[in-house]
Amino acid sequence: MPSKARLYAEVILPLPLFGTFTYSIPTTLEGKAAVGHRVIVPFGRKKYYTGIIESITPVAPEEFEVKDISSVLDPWPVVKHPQLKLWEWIAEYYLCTAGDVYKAAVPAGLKVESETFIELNPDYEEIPDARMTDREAIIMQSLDHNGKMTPAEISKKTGLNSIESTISSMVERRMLIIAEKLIERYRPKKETLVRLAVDRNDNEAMHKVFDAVKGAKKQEMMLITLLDNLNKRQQQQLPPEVPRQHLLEQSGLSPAILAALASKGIVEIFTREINRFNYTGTEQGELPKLSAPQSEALDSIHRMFIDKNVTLLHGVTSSGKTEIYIHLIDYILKKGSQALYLVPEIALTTQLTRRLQKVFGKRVIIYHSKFSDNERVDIWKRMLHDPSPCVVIGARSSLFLPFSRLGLVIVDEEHESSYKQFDPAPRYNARDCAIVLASMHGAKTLLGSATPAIETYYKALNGRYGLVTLSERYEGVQLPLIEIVDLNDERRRGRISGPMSARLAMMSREAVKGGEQVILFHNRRGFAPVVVCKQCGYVPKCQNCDVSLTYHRKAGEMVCHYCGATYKLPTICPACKEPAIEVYGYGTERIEEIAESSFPGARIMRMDLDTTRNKDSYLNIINDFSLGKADILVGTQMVTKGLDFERVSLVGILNADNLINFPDFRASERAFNMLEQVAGRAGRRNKRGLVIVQTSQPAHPILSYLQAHNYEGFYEHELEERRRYGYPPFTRVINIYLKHRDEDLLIKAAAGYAETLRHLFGNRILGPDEPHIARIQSLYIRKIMLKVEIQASMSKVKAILRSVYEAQMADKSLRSLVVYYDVDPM
DNA sequence: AGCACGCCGACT
DNA sequence: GTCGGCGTGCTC
Repeated sequence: MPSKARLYAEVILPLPLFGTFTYSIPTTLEGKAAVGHRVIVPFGRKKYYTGIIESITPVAPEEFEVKDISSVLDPWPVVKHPQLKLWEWIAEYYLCTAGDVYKAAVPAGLKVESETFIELNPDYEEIPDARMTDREAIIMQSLDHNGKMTPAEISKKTGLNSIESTISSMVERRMLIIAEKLIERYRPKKETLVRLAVDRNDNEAMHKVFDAVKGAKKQEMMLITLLDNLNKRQQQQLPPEVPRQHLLEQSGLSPAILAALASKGIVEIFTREINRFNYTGTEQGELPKLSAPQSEALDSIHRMFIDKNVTLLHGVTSSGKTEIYIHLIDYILKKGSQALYLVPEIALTTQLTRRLQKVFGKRVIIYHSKFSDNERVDIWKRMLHDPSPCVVIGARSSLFLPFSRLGLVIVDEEHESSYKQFDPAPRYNARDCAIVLASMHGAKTLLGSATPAIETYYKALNGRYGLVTLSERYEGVQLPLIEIVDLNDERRRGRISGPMSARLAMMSREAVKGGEQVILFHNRRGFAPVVVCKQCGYVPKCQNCDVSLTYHRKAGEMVCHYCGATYKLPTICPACKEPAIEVYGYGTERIEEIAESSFPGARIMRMDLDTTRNKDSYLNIINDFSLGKADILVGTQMVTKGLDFERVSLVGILNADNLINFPDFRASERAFNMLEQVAGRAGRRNKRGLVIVQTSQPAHPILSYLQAHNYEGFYEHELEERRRYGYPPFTRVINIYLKHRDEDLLIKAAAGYAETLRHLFGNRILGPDEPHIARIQSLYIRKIMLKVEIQASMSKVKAILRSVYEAQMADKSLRSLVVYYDVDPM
């Protein structure tokens, strides 16, 4: 028999390294190792990682030695077609590695990794050894108390740094044992069940059983409860076993009784793995009735989908987009396909998930980052094994779930910046990836928004996307009246002393008196955003981030709103030693306090990051406020997110300047969207709402568009600005970030980098600039912006970027410079 | 990202 | 002198 040629697998590893790694497939694993499967592979001297097979090839690599795949984890692919294609697209488009995408896409519980463990060698004779150094003694001691530990744990416990070499020398001298262990993070949930150990239909056996419990009243009761349940289950054609917990609760007896039955051999107690996936018992319900404009819009969407893969549903706030989504999902499920419903922040959408569950019952799958990793693994497993129609509602990462036949993607509030991941790579926009994913499945995408992103609206008007407009508010509710209050004028006339104008204060008082509710919106949390020495002008900053600190009075400390570090408020200025530290400005904490004293008798509530730390606090505040337990809600952006409060008649925006004066090209768009959204909270069925916008730039164009609720007007205006200054949708922006812990070196490197880029791209390069947050975790940052014409070949642009990077890296003084890209920043 | 190797300053 | 700090390069 001719020997078969060896096969090799290209494996994606969860590392920020470009390309795949080639491993040989041992004959024992041939046929088991296939594309999309999880494999355990050795990497480097001792590490093991879970990789994903990207492809199989018969070509043996020549430049390096290959290692064998250690094992194949599952008999089926975990990453299915076209998921891998999507990963590749993301890595290519967002200039990151496939490993970065893999890390973000797959829950940690499915990525087994090896870890190093150190323990004392029990055979090591402890001779009082003069040659044992202090460090070694400390390590020995910490291990003595704690058993197995990782090097990192030892470091932490002992406070010693760079212990690696010490440990390896100790291992060599046989004082310690070192072992690599694969760590399985996923813990399946187990259920304990009880079944009868004898045949229930065997009368003789059953007699014996009852004899055996004679005199033991409680055991007999337990047995009867069990039999009772078994009978019921038989009628329902369920397997003859009862959850232990259920049995104990129903009988009201102790576990000892059940254990006694088990030891007599009457019952068997056993466990089984179950999926944590939440089968909310609700059955499928009725579809919501659509109003005439809604069903018209639904028809238009269906028509658009005939020849457009993407359609934008532009519907004003409260025009009832959700009902339309539900009808579309229903249509897709009936066709036997799956639907993905993306929302910007899943935690804020309990109302929505309830509505979906009422209609689609257990076909609703919820997925977001607040779930534990175990729960996420269970959802993956369920979707892998059950390709039946379902609707996934989730935040951006639900894009990566193993859909098998996706028929529809809905991206609600498509303009939201939370669809863009910024911090770790992949820096992807879930809205844009969703469109790509849908087209890979041959599915359609519906984008929904009251204030579409400029880019999206541009594509819709140009025919790239279909466009459906829903301009009527639900049940004919009027759009609120927008009133602009000029803060400069108020100050000149002495009609304002704190954060609230006389007008806003008066209208709030009136609203509360009339039994209505008020929302006061301010996008700064904490007590006072400015801490400064009155004597010398010193401003305390975060030691890690270079960000000025906000004073939080309740917590009694200064907080870095970037990294969360806290500091004591100094009593004397660290710079000039004068006791002249003062706090200025207003945050929500302070506004709440001011509201309490200005509106005596009114009940005030606050909703911001600080009051919603706990798991349920967000929901509690929403519930309490909609139940009327407070008259005034003070809050940050959180209050803008699609909340429907029946009795809010007034919304006050304390300082629109904070939104308008942002130094980037999306500032106007963001401000308009946010203002329009908060404004949408005011006014309900019976009364037209009022929105008071306080600003020191009353003539700013976006305010007049806001007043007229004129999105199209705003769009035209903004598009002109974008055209004039060469911003999206006319260009594509790529931000190039440079990081280094030596600021001087970074400034020089960034200037050089920008210079090189300018030679190639000319005036398409802006910067380098110091970004808003110029330092994170002791790394300084500079940003270079690249704007390329939308027609330009992106692969060429990216090739140039790569070559520039490589050229820079040739200079070995810049080796430790960290470079990364943010494509389509928000 | 880890992790090992290899070369310089602060203590024995 | 050695040990431990940290820059540099490699991982199939």
